[in-house]
Amino acid sequence: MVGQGGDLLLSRREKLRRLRSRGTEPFPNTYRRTHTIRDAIDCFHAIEREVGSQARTEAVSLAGRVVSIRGMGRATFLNIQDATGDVQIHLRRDILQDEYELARDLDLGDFLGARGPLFLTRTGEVTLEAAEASILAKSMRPPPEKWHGLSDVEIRHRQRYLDLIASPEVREGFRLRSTIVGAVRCFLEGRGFIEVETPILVPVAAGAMAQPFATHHNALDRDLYLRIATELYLKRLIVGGMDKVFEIGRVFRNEGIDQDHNPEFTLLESYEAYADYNDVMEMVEQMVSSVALEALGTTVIPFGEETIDFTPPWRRVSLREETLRCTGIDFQQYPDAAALAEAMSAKGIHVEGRSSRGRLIDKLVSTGVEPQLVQPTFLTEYPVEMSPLAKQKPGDPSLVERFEGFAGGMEIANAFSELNDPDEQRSRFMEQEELRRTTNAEEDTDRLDEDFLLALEHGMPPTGGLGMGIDRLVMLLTGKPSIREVVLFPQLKER
RNA sequence: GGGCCGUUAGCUCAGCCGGUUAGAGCUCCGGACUUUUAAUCCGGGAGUCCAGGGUUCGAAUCCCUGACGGCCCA
Repeated sequence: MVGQGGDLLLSRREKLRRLRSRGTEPFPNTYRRTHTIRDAIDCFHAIEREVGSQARTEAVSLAGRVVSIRGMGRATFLNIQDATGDVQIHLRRDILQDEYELARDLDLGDFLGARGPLFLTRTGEVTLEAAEASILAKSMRPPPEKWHGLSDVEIRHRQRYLDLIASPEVREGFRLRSTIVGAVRCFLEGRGFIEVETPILVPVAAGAMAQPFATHHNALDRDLYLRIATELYLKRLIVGGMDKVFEIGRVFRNEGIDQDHNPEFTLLESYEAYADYNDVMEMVEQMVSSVALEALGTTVIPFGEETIDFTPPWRRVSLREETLRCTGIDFQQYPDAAALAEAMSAKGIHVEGRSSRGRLIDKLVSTGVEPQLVQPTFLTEYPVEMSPLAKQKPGDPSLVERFEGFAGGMEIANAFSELNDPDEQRSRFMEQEELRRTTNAEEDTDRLDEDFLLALEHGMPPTGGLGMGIDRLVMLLTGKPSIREVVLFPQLKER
């Protein structure tokens, strides 16, 4: 007998068989709906405003997933859900006649199409009175529990579709992500930037300090890498005379996974000729606040226990000054790595052996400063040894014209006046290559890209460049504490 | 990399100072019911207790190892 033997799936198989035996196709090729659920309900309310609670619409055809069923014998109430909302359907044996048999073979999770007028039940719910109803697709497995929803975080991430079915908040979160990305694109296009696409498979993984994923092209018999940044290709386009370019694309970094790191993530990079890092700073605060306004209607956003105010202008402070304030260490006082490491150890900050000075400052900032930067803040004037692609400050070659933007205790933006002197760029790359040889293996360094240097030798105008983590921006704007909540399919260990 | 917590029915969970046949709600199956909506009422099913090893007369329960997940720290 169906339902016995511990197999809930069997009853669905049996219903599938019954549907077919009555000549009903459980997976028809198409169904034409006349309205989305939201549009149909809006349509009903428009009529209701004129004629009151006795309103009835013309027949509409709606389609969606069955999310609840209440069988009453010769009548059945159920709700279907589409991307715009959900609506109740009333199936009546006296109206549907033989077609009412379908009610018996419907399960939660099935897709149903129904045609009929909308009316108001005596409990005041907008309801479609079905004159026709047909199954559009059978679901062979039960959906998540209806009352508690899906709370197993692992299933939420591994089977995101179940998470989306079960949780309107999750659906709304990813809809917001799309709005945010669209608003970023719109903002940049409005400023005259054009969107481009550059290679993901690259011969040299340069443009950032990170480990790449390696792969191999068989026909060319050549090792290739997944890009870790789009920077050097976008600068080639600046050389080529495309004065304002941006790319929103996936980059790949072969490193650990945690609350705000996924091995593949979405990075915005933009480059603007005849601009410098101060212009970019102004653009970032304008962009984030206008995107927040467009997506959320406000620039003041709750994040965990805090409220973040993205209204420009954001606080600006030099990296040196803020690091001194937060950690008590003035890194300018320690021109060599060993002395800085000692000072950091004295403050209880664990340091790896043989780290470079740049790496140590990065560590000092990420552990001692970054977590404290809840309100939007630009840290400016970075040491040259941790910024191989940025232009030095006139009058102080130990610093570069660079800033990073922080909010909610996370880095969200990184920008500089781009280094465009090919000889200087070559020697900076050489320093990075040297660092890789002399420091511990965990230290990430940039890589020399000969083909990029060739481009620079052809001349690149003064340029302001920006990198911004889109996932983290979405986390901030949607109040999500983990990158896994804003990436549809986050990387997980193999089961 | 370290620490803590978790993994039991399709889902959400209880049970865990060892003890006979592992429970509840929702889901599922059968029945009643034509305005219900966590529908209701009656009846009935449903398990590799994460995996492997160990202790014991006896293990979901205690011990060890591992897998996966979560949180915290580095």
